[in-house]
Amino acid sequence: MVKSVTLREAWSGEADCRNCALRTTVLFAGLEEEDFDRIHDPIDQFDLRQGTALYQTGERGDYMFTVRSGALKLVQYLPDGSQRIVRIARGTDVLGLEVLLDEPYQHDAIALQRTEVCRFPARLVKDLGQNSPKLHKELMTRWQRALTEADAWLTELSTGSARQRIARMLLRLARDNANHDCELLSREDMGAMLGITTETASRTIASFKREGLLTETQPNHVILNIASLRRIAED
Amino acid sequence: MVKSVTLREAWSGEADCRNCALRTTVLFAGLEEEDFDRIHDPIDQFDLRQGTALYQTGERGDYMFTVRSGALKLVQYLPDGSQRIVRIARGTDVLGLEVLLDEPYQHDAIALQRTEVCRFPARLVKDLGQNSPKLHKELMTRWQRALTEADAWLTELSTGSARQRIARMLLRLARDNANHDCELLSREDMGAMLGITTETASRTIASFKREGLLTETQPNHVILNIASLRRIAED
DNA sequence: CGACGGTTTGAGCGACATCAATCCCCGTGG
DNA sequence: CCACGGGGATTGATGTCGCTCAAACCGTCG
Repeated sequence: MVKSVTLREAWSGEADCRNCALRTTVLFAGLEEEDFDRIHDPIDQFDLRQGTALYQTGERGDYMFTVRSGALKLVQYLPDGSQRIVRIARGTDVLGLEVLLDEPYQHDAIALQRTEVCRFPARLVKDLGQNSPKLHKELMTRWQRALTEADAWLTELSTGSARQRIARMLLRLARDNANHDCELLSREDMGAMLGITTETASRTIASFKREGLLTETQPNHVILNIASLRRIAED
Repeated sequence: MVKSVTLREAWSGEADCRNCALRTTVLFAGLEEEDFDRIHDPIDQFDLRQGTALYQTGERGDYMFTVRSGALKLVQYLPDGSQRIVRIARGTDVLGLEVLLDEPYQHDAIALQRTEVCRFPARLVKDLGQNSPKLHKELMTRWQRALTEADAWLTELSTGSARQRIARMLLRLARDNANHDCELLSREDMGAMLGITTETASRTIASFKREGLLTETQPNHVILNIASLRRIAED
C-alpha cells in the first residue's frame, strides 16, 4: 500500500502545449492553429509522485488526461476487495475516454512512478469532435488501442504458467526500448497484473535473475535476455 | 473442434431492416428516413450454424456486423496454439469495429449457436459517421461497451478460483434473463473463456449440479440458484 | 538505533493440470 | 433395427505448481 496525495498538490502550472513534445503525436494532432488557441486555456499540467491517484473509480469528473511521461496503472476491484490491474498507461496515452459518454471513471488511475500528465475538460473534445473528422478518427483509434491492449492482457498476461506470464510481461515492459531494459514493478503490482501472488512473482523474478534471464543494473532496473525470455513466453 | 462452413452457405437473403426489431436499439438508431433509404441496399443477412466462422483473425474485409440473435465467441490464439475467448457478442452487439480504422479483424468470430447477423460495409459508417454527431456518439458507446466488457473479463473471469470464475460466468450468462436460466457453453469453451482446463470446467459444473446450484431442465439448459452462486462468486 | 515496508526464502498443503479410462448421446450405415 | 463409431462429458488417479502462512532479510527513514 502506498499513500495517495491529492491532485491539488501535484499541480505544476499551466501546460506548455505549444512546445509540448507530444503535440504531433497526441490527441490533438491535426488541429488547426486557430483551434489550438482555443484549447490552450483550460489545460493544466500535473506532476504526480509515485502512488498518487489521478482519479478513482466511480468519481464523476469532466476531465480527460494525456500522459506526458511516466506510467499509471488502471485498477479495478472485486467485491472481496482483491484488485486487478487491467491496463498500464504510458507516454502519449489518453485517460478518461469514458467521460466523453458522461460516465464516471471506470478505474483507479495510480502513478507507478513520477509521472507527468496534462488535464483538459472533456467538453473540449466533445465540441471539437462533433465537426472534426480528424479528431473523430483519432478518438476511435484511441479506443481501439485500449481494446487491443485489454485483449492482449487476457491472452498473454492471464494465460499459462507464472513463468510464462512474467516473461511476457517483461517483454512487454521493455518493448520499444532499444537496450532491452526496463524498470520492474513492485512484486505486488506484478501479482495484481498477472493474477498471481506477490510471493510467486518474487520467486519467479529471483529465479530469472539466477538463470541469467535478466540482469539487475540498478535497484529494480534490469536488462533482459530477450531471446531466452521469448522462448519461455512461447511455450 | 467443430467444422466451419463458408459465409456463402449462410446467406439468407436481403435484410429486412425496416422491420428489424433491432432498428431502434442498434447502431443506426437515430438515422433519418432518408439516410435509411441509402443504407438498406448493401445490407445482407446471414444465418450461421453453430461453429461457423463469421470472420477470422488477420482477414481484411470491409464489413461490419450486428448480431440479431444467438451468440458468437471472439477468439484469440497464442503462439503455442492454445486459444482464449476474449469476448462474447450477443443480440444488438456490433462486430468488426476495427475495420473502421482499416485494420484487419482482430479475432476469430465463431457462432456458439444458431446465430443471425446482418452484414454491412464499413464504408457506410465511415461516410455517415463523418457528419452525424449521433452516429459518432453511438460508435463511441459501442467501443466503450466492448472495453468495459474486456475489463470485466479480466477482473471477474480471470481472477480467483475455478469455482468463483464459473459462478461469475454463469451469473453473466443468465444476466438480463428473467427466469435465471441460460444455455451452457461446451466445457471446452468454458475453459478457453476462464483460463482453466475442460476437465476442471466439467468437474465444477457437475459439482454445482450435485450441490443444487443449478438445475438442468433440458440438455445443456440450466436454471441457476442466483443467491447461492452469488455467494460463491463474491468470496 | 529501532521501526517499517517491501522482498526474499522456506515448509506444507491444496487446487488444478495431466493423463487416461469410461460413459453417454447421436448420427450413420449395415 | 441394431451395431458401430465418434465427439463430447464425466470421473478417477496422480503429480505439481502456485497459494498460504510464516520467518528472515534488507534498505530507508525517523
